Amino acid sequence: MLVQKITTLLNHSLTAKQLKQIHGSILVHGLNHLDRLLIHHLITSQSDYSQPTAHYLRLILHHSKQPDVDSATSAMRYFSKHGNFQQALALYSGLQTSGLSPSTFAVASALKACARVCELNGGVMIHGQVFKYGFCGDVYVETGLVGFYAKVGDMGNACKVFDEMSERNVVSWNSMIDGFLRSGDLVMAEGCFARMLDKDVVSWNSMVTGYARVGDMEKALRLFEEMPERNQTSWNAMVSGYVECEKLELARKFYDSMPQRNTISCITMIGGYSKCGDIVSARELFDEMGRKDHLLYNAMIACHAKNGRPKEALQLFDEMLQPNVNIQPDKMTLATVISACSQLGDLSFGSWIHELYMNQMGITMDDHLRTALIDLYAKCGSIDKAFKLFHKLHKKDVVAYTAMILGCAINGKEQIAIKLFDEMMESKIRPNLVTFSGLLTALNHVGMVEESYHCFNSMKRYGLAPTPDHYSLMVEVLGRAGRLEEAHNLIKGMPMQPHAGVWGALLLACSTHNNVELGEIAAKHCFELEADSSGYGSLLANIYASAGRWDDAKRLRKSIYEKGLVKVPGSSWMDHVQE
DNA sequence: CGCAATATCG
Repeated sequence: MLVQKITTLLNHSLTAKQLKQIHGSILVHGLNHLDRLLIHHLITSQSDYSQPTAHYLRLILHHSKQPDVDSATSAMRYFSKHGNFQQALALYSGLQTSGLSPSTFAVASALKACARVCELNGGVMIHGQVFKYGFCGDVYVETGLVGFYAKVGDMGNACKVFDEMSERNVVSWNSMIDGFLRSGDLVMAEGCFARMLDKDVVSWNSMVTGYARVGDMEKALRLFEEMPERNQTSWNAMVSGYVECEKLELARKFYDSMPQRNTISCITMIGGYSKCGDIVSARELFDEMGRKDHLLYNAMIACHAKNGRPKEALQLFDEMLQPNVNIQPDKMTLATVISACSQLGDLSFGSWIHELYMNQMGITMDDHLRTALIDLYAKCGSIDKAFKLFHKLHKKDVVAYTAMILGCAINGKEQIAIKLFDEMMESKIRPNLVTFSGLLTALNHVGMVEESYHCFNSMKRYGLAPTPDHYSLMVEVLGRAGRLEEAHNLIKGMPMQPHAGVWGALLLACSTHNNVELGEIAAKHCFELEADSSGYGSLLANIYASAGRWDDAKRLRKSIYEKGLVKVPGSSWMDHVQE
């Protein structure tokens, strides 16, 4: 009776609440065989992927003892389709542990998942199982293996499997081409392409992308024009290629002349505009798009966040959550939003996401999100929380270390910052420009001049050229130590145009050490570079005043007032939040 | 079922 009722219900579309009730009944009455129907319902009825669905699905799979092969396989494909490869793999190993034989479908899906999450051992293990289950002659399974080895860059094994295949199809060949292109072997890819009898769009597109990736847009274009058939991906590959080599006008030309654009085309263009700071053009394209998905929102939010517009980023996040828009955010959205919070110093919103929202949406933590949170907590002074997350990272990369180093540097834990840097070096992780900013900040705060020099000079050993920001930090530490002439000489020796911050650092140092002569020089440069800021004038006025030159000080203050520049010096980003 | 174009953290 109950079984009948549930079976009927599951044939209709149901609300989340109804599903929960049904699941409850199944649990209470021990109707485990109905889980299969429930899983099937969840996977098929919901055309759009949503975090709650995935979460719920996980829950059911967890409660049911072990789903049958078909249920597990369809759930695997569901998760895989939506990028949740870990979950798909968990299901596959679930099959293993309960002694069930996977289907060829499950194997193909698992191989894909292994490739995507770079699960090298997993793929090799599955390769072994292929023999055990006698799937050797299956084109799909074997192509899956080729695809796996190609994706993880093991072209030796990819070739081995490929050569021994009794039957090959387009996908097998395309996987090989893709693998060669990924490992940078254009010649071998060209060889495959030439030997292929029946090429399809994917083959052509792969080659176009391959040329675009190495910056050879002439060849990419030639191939693009030769193509017997083009689809959106072909056009997108061209747009992406031009964006990559920063030829935005050409990218836009292709974008505009596409017969039909999709979300990816738009995301690619937005990414291009974002990289060169053209938020306005990016936003225009975004607004033009009729139907927007979460990926498009992610791209636009990231564009704002990356270009110093965290407020707009949060506004857009808010917009996507509005009932009339109602787009589910994903991990990437949250990582970007948290970074915006961190720029704003908005600890409360950021930690709300961490402590409540993620859980509510069924979004699981990953290292990207952790790193974003580390930065947030560190920037907002909760260094202990940052450390806790830092220790939970599965893999500590440059970004994570840098966030932590910078966080310690600005929270009075300079020695720990230095220790973290050493630890990072021992782990053979290459520091980058931002890492050095963090280290220099720490050294700066404790006034370690010689160590700063050492750090600054060691940058070129990593192929890094100091940016004006690094010069600023050097000027600051020298200035603090009263070595003003030396700081001035360092600026004069800069290979690039110093920005206002560099001269500002010198000016500040002159003000603490009451050096009128250098202070005037520094202030002059600051005025030239940033005429609309009053902070510099006030600093110089202070220097005059402390040197007893009251008239000069008065004259300067008067002119600042007349220009209407009455902002208080030292006004920070917090003011921009309010505006 | 499997291959091509996009996007997250300092």
